[in-house]
Amino acid sequence: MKFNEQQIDSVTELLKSIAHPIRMKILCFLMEGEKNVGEIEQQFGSTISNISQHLTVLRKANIIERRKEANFMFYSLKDNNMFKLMETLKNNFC
Amino acid sequence: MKFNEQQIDSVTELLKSIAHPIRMKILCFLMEGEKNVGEIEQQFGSTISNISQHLTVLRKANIIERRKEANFMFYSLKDNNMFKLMETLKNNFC
DNA sequence: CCTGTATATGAGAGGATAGTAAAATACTTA
DNA sequence: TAAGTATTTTACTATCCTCTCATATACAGG
Repeated sequence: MKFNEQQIDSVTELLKSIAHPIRMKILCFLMEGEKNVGEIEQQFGSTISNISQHLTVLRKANIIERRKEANFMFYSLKDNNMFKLMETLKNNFC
Repeated sequence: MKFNEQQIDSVTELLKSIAHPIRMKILCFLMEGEKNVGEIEQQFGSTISNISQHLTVLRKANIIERRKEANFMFYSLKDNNMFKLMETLKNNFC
């Protein structure tokens, strides 16, 4: 398995951004489809502010994207790579 | 994709333990087979002490194991789940 | 036993990350 | 345009991570 220096860095950045329980739960939840911040917050116990910050981490890592509608922000997974990764994690480490 | 609370925790712990450039490189290197600490150190620029600490992280996460021979420690991957994960990362995020 | 080699461990500094609370922004509706 | 709702940003503190350096352990050969 060969990764060049730059691939190592981008993959570890990606892993760091999902290696947090709240962010992992958010990703699982978003697999059901687009959700707004309020819906995400209600799923888990944390504050809106905290959720928003975790969403920013995921967005900066290019994993999710958002769409504005009125004064709601709808977040969704950017592509289905994350689905495949989750599947591998589930099949091999759970 | 359903993960229960405990699976979320164990998966994020796993991800945290591999989400570091040096540890990722070590894992790639170990895919070639068993290596001792000196061999690992020579591959990358870091100190033996630092490498040893990263190996401890990976070992505590149950990803690698070690075997003593004289005053060398030989490290190896514990199973091939990690290989599958790396493959998924490579195919989908590189 | 003493010396050298291989590895591990511990302490401490510095930087990164996470959570909370308060303030700011953007939009909607009365 | 004032007030309310949804979300983001900022500021701050506490905690965790990583690296370096020094010391410790374990083993081998002379």
